[in-house]
Amino acid sequence: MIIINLDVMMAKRKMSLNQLSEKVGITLANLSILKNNKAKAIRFSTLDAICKALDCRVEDIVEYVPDEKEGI
Amino acid sequence: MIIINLDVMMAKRKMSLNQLSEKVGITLANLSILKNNKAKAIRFSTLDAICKALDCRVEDIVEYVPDEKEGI
DNA sequence: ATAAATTTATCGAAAAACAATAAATTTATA
DNA sequence: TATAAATTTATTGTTTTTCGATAAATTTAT
Repeated sequence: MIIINLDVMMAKRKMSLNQLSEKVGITLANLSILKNNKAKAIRFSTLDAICKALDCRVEDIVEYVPDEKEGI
Repeated sequence: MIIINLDVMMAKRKMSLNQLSEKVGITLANLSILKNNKAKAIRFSTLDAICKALDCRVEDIVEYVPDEKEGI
């Protein structure tokens, strides 16, 4: 499972969703969807813009969480 | 700029593109496009499958490279 | 040279981003 | 607690892009 977590970096940068959406260049509504893990894909241009806006690495905001099961 | 790099992990797992495409469940052609940074977006389901197939983290295969310029 | 692996190219279909907008909900604050 | 601000959710339409299927071209290995 892929998890998006913008909260930590947003807090660190003291940035609101509104501010972030402006910096990133996508609408508040769509950024909210992304933030709440309702999106099913992402354009690299968007991911790039987010990393840039939050001045962070990819791993600061997107994580792969293996589903527990076989081979723990 | 967002960079996809599958080579390192593929080497580590001694896995060919062909094998990976089968494990991931997308065609060889499309995986090649992704591997060579020709894709403009990615579905989380695909990213998830790749991390699973290569047993690695997101940051092992996708990286944000800030463009040098202002504020170095 | 031959085979295997990978890349590139088409085409079409399905999926999904994203904009624009508005309403609902949650959270903060005076 | 009333009000405002921030965030989430919903809807509709457009556009973009994935991805499958397939084949050809190219590169790499044997």
